[in-house]
Amino acid sequence: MATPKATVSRLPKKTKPSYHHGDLRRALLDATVQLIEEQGLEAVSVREVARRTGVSPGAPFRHFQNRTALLTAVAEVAQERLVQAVGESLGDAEKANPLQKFRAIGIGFLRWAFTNPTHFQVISGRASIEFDRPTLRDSNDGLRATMNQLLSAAATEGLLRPGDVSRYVLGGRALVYGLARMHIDGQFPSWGVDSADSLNESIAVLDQFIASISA
Amino acid sequence: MATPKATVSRLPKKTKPSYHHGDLRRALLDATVQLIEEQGLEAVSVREVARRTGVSPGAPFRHFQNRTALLTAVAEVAQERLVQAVGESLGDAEKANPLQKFRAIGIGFLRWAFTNPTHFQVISGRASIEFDRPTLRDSNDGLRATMNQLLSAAATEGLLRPGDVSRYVLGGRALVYGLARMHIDGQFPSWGVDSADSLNESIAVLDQFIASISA
DNA sequence: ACCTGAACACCGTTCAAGT
DNA sequence: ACCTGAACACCGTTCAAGT
Repeated sequence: MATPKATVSRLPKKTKPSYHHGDLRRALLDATVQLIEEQGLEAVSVREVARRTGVSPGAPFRHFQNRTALLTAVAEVAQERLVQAVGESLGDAEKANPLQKFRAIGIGFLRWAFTNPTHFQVISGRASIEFDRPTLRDSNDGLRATMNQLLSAAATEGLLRPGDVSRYVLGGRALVYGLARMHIDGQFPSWGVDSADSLNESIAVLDQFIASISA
Repeated sequence: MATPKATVSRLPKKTKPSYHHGDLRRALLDATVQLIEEQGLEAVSVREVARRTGVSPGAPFRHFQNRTALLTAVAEVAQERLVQAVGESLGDAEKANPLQKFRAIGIGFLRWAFTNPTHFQVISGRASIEFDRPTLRDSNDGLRATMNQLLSAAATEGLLRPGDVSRYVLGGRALVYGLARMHIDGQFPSWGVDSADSLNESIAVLDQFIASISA
């Protein structure tokens, strides 16, 4: 017996493009993201995803209960990455004051949403998604708690304009969420902002918001 | 000849539920709105709309080029009503100062969006809509122009905190848009706000925003 | 002038049968 | 254990034929 390992296993475990074994799930997820990128969320059909992955129309249903579950799985991946991006942005502001950290969260959110419009779209399009998944809920709760703590700390340190802290939090969140949605919905041009500048402009808007809630 | 008029025309022009003559268009629009209300935007199928209106599957295509055109028509009606609602809210603040008028626009937007979630959803879901229609574009441009004028006037009168006026405008718009989207996307519960209170809470957030951009 | 009803090429989902 | 391929009940859209 020749040792097949030597010839075959250049890569850790899986070598060939044969999903006909184990990684169909990931392949389907990838194909879905790509399809959304090319044709938009509405254009996602399980059949087309199957076709692009080279499997039969029924195959995806072995991995996802239905179309919604497929999209929800994409949303979970997206949310993970969003949380990570926001976390990194927050990490970069480690020595900053609480208000600047709060800002860093917003910046991280905006940057990620503008850089990954497809993923953001899937997250924010509750319609095609089962949002009541623990993964999605929990990470959201964590973020909100952090924002609340930061602004409370800012208030204690006298950095924050007087006012209801949780309303500043909600306002900040609605602001960046609104900006990100306006972007993926293509509304910036009708608001006098060139699409190419929309991220920078959004950051400027956020900064002016932060400035206006500063003490 | 007996005069048929006397027996038939109790109502102005059209008496019977026969779309089989003139008002199919409106009937289809109504059925679409109702369907969205019951099942959500995604559930809208031309066939189901036709079924509910009592016509054959092909009939709607005599009035709307395709599914998107049908949804776009709903969006146009919705946008009209939104503009009207905002206009009325602005009218109620006739003798107020520019900043309060700016606030009135936001309040009008929020009230309308929260009271008519279906229509707001159709407007904001660019995906299923042809937004590049003059009707939609123009009314949007008008609103933006008004907001800009109001804040510029507020600045002149010394009512506004120093800063870039058009960024306050964009921020205000993103804020109310974000709040409204969070509402229709059912995000308020995960942000610690009871659904029933979401309009009042949103107004409070807007008010705190207005306060923070005041001189 | 407007609507019907059959037709075509899709789609989501299921399930027996294959490997 | 996982995938295929046929099947079913849908859908958007078109178009000849009816009134």
